[in-house]
Amino acid sequence: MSDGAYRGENLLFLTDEQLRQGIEAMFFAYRGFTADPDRILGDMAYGRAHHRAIHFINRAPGTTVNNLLLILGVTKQSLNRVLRTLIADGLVESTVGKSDKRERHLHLTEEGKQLEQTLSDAQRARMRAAFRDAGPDAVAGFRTVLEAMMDPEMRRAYTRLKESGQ
Amino acid sequence: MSDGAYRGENLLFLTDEQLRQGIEAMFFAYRGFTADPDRILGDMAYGRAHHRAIHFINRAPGTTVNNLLLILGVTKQSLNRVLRTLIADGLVESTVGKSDKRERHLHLTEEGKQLEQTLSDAQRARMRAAFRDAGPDAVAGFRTVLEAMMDPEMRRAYTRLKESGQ
DNA sequence: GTTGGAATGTCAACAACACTGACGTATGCT
DNA sequence: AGCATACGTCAGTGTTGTTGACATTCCAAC
Repeated sequence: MSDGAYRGENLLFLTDEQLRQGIEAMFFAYRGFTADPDRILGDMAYGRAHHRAIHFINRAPGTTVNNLLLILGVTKQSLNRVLRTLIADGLVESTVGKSDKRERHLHLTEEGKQLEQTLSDAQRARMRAAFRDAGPDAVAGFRTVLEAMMDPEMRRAYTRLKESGQ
Repeated sequence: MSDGAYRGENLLFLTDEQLRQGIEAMFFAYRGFTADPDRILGDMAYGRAHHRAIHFINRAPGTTVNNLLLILGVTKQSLNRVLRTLIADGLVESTVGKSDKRERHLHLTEEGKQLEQTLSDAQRARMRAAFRDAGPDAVAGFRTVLEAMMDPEMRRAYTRLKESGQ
């Protein structure tokens, strides 16, 4: 068997058409992915940025602003605006660092945890339905591809979070 | 075997922790997904919204404004702002409908096609690398899960596009 | 110990892009 | 003629990103 034939036989999933379908699948799926939390947040004065902050503070309680910055990939000024409202509204607590007083450690208050739950539940419900419909093998492939698509730095952040969870 | 044990054995991929990892994977991967085109667009006066419009006009040449609206899921005012600049800059052509003169049919000009290629190439390169690293089975799973995650209406739009391509 | 640079976080102003609401025009359909 | 559809536009608002300027704190060199 020639190399050309071999590759033709096995790399059909790398054609431009297949890649384009992957791109469009990402686009449409991400819309679904954010739709449910967005609906809930729309009723309040919050947006997607607040959701992200709440999610990762919940995931890593006591994290510093700088740490959160690296994970979210936005400027500190942008994050600060979001944090300011969350703190003012009593959803997030910011405490001065013990060893390094420049740092602020972030925690969710009870009210913050409640909102996190509400948002998480909505988002997880869709993810759960999709996972169940697709089955465990598809889910494994899903995560493999997503991981391969991340920037190396983000992949490291993702892996760190994953391992800290379990 | 009890029902509880059965489910415990087989549905471990549906635990909250697994779902949360899926959610975070989606978040980090989407950042990578848009990173390369965003970099290119940042150098011009365009943004992600222009990219999306160009992508789908290229995908379905002659599509109407209304059609594009449904696919992109934004308001006409929002789309119009983007289209106006693209038409003014000579990347998109808008022609009055033949059978229904109320409609506007959208096409990319040569210059528009060129930008589309540049953006597509960047985004496809990352997708191709991810697909190759993950392998065909993982890619199949990836697409199955994404499809299951879409809103039904978007799934229909996605399927229509997919079938029109091949 | 003082000083100067680096790190951390805050405030202010601006741009991109989404939204709602209201209105105008041309066209199609009954 | 009357109503609905397709498209464009003006005005106003909100979220979220950006850059620039600045205060505080830490640390290390002097």
